Amino acid sequence: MDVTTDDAPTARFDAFDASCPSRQLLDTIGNKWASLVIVALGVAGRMRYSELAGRIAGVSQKMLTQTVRSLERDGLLTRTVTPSVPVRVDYELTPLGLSLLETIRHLKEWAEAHMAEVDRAREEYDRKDT
Amino acid sequence: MDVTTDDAPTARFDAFDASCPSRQLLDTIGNKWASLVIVALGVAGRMRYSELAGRIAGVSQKMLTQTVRSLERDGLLTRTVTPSVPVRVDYELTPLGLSLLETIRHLKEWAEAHMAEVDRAREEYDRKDT
DNA sequence: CAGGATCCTCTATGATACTG
DNA sequence: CAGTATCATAGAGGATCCTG
Repeated sequence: MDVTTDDAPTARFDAFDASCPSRQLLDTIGNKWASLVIVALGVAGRMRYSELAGRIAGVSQKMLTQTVRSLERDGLLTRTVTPSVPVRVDYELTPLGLSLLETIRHLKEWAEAHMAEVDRAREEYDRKDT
Repeated sequence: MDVTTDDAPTARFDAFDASCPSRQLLDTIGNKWASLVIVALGVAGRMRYSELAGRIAGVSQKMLTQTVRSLERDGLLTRTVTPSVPVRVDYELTPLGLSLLETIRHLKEWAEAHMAEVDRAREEYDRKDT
C-alpha cells in the first residue's frame, strides 16, 4: 500500500505504482472470480475444469479460463493436462495458493462478523435522504 | 463465500448472491481506491478532502467523492462538515473502519511476504511461451 | 471436455466545466 | 474548498460459435 517505508506519515499510496505488492494482491483477489476459484479449490482440493464451471455459478467459459490462467501464471495453482480422449484438465492450489487461501479466510471471517453492521449502516444512511 | 454451512463439500460459491458477506466485502476492498482511502485514514487518523486528494496520487475528484461516499454509507468512516467559509470537510475511520483496516493490513503482510514469489512465477510462466 | 476466437454490451473511471 | 453534473472512452465481462 505504500511505496517506501511502512507507514511513515509521508508515505504515498500510489495505485499506479505497479510495484506496490498490496496493489497487485488486491487486483488479484479483488477479482470477481479469482477468489471464488481459490476457495472452491481450497474446499475440494483438486477439480476439473467442468467441476469448477459447475461449482461457481454464473461464470462464463471465457472468464473461468481467463481466471485460472491468471492464477496459474501467478503460481497460485497448477494446471494438469491428462492427454486422454477426451482430454482431462485438473486444477489444484499450490502451497502459495494455500497460503493465500488462509488470507482470504481472514477476509471471510471479518465479513461474517461485521457485514451485518455494514448492512445496518447502509439502511440508516439510505433512510436519511431518499 | 458460502451460502449455507461453512465449508461443506456441497457449498456453492454464488457470486451473484448479494447476501454473501464475503462477496460484498470483496466488492468493497477490491475497489481501486477504497482500500487506499482506508489505509490513508488509518495512517493519518483524520484528513480533509483535499488532503486525501493530495495523498492518493491519481484519484479524480469524481472517484474520490464516490469512494468516500460509499465508505460512509457502509459505516466505515465518518464525514464531518465544518460550515466555515470556505467549508471544511473531514473524514475519519469509525471503529468498524479501523477493524477493517486490520484486515487490510493482513492482506498487506501477505503481499509483502509472497508477492516476490508471485513475480518469479509470472516470469517463469511468461518465459515458456512468448 | 476444455478451451480459443469473435462480437457486443455495459460499467467503471477519467476529463472537464460549473457551483454553494 | 468540496463537491456536482456532464460527456467521453477503455476495458471488463457475457453470449455464441468453433475445434483439437
